[in-house]
Amino acid sequence: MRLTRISEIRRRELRRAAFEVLQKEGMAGATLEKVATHAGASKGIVLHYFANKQELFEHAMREANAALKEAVVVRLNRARTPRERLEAIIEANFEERFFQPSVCHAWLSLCAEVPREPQLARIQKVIHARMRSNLLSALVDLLPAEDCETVALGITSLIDGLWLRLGLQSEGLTRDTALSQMRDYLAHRIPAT
Amino acid sequence: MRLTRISEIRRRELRRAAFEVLQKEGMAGATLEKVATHAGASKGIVLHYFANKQELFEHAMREANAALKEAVVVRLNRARTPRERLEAIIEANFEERFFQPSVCHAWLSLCAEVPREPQLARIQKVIHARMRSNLLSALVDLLPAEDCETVALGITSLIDGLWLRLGLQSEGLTRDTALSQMRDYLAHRIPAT
DNA sequence: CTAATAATTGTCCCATGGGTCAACATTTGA
DNA sequence: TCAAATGTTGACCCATGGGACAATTATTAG
Repeated sequence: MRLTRISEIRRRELRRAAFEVLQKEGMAGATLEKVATHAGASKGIVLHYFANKQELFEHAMREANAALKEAVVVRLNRARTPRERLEAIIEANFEERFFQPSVCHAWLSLCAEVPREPQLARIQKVIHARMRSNLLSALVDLLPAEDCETVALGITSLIDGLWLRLGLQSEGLTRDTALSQMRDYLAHRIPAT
Repeated sequence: MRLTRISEIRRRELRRAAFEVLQKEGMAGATLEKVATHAGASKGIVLHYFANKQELFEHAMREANAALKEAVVVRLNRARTPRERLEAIIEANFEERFFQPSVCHAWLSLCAEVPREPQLARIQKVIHARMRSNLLSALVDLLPAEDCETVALGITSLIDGLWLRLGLQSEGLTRDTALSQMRDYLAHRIPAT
């Protein structure tokens, strides 16, 4: 089954190319031709491997999400205490490779499509559910039960807000600022030790 | 100068129509024809009053922003104490007419264009600057000086994150949830009294 | 070696939508 | 009342981009 292999390689290349073009061009500007060129192929090949534009970007979103998920997993595995698990989740979301204006902009472009693209909405839903569940599993040991949901929402909203802001390329927002913002929240919202 | 008046009326109608179409269709789907139809006019008239699509949506963003600003001003005028001023700013951002999935979705669509639309970027910058300045003027009386910037960023990020989430139409996020999330933040981050 | 299968390309088609324009309608001011 | 200015329309143009497809070139398995 070499065939499967080559098609999988091609599909991955195209997914990545799609996400990279998205970073610079936004959804409207990310044409099939640009994606193809960026992947070093022809437009035809894109539609050979993906039924249509939506499907391509759906897979691009899946892949980007998978990378983030993986980063969280790696850090979670290293974490020993609930507190460390919490920090692992947060720090993964602010790794340099993710927390970049262009990357956040790509995410923004995808998010803007969510209301009209059921497939993207599904992915979004999964992302949120995983985030929530990860956070709750750490928070449950750190907070009274009735506070967990609130703080989980607080953390995700803060992360989203900081990502959004970076996506807008408002200068002056650095990774460090963002991370210390998160730490500030934790410091004040979660009882010491 | 009646003439100015009628053109102003038409321009306002078109700005509003543009924003409303944006709510349902997103940026790509918001064609000049749909905007015109929604305003009960022909496509030609849109380009008679606005040089091009970008300019139309730039003005739509300006108007939506002006409405939000106005809501903040009204509430700020009623506020007596710094704490009330802080709450005024926050509550204005969660008024029913603004904090709606469709409205947040329209904002999201505009934000996604910011990196490639310098005019939108400028507006965005103004919005952030005003928000920051409003918040700081209230926070300065409530917090040690070195904490003000941090908390101002925390509040705006939280607001943005909640708006984003509503824009994604993730069910289960209500105005009440959002507001109590904000209150929870204030309660823990700003010393009582 | 060869037939079948998959990969890849370039061309073509067509709907869409932004933008132009000339013509027509209405308002306004003198 | 009537011309000048403004409002308004619909028809037209054209670039763009998504998608279909037939033709061509590897690959692979028997």
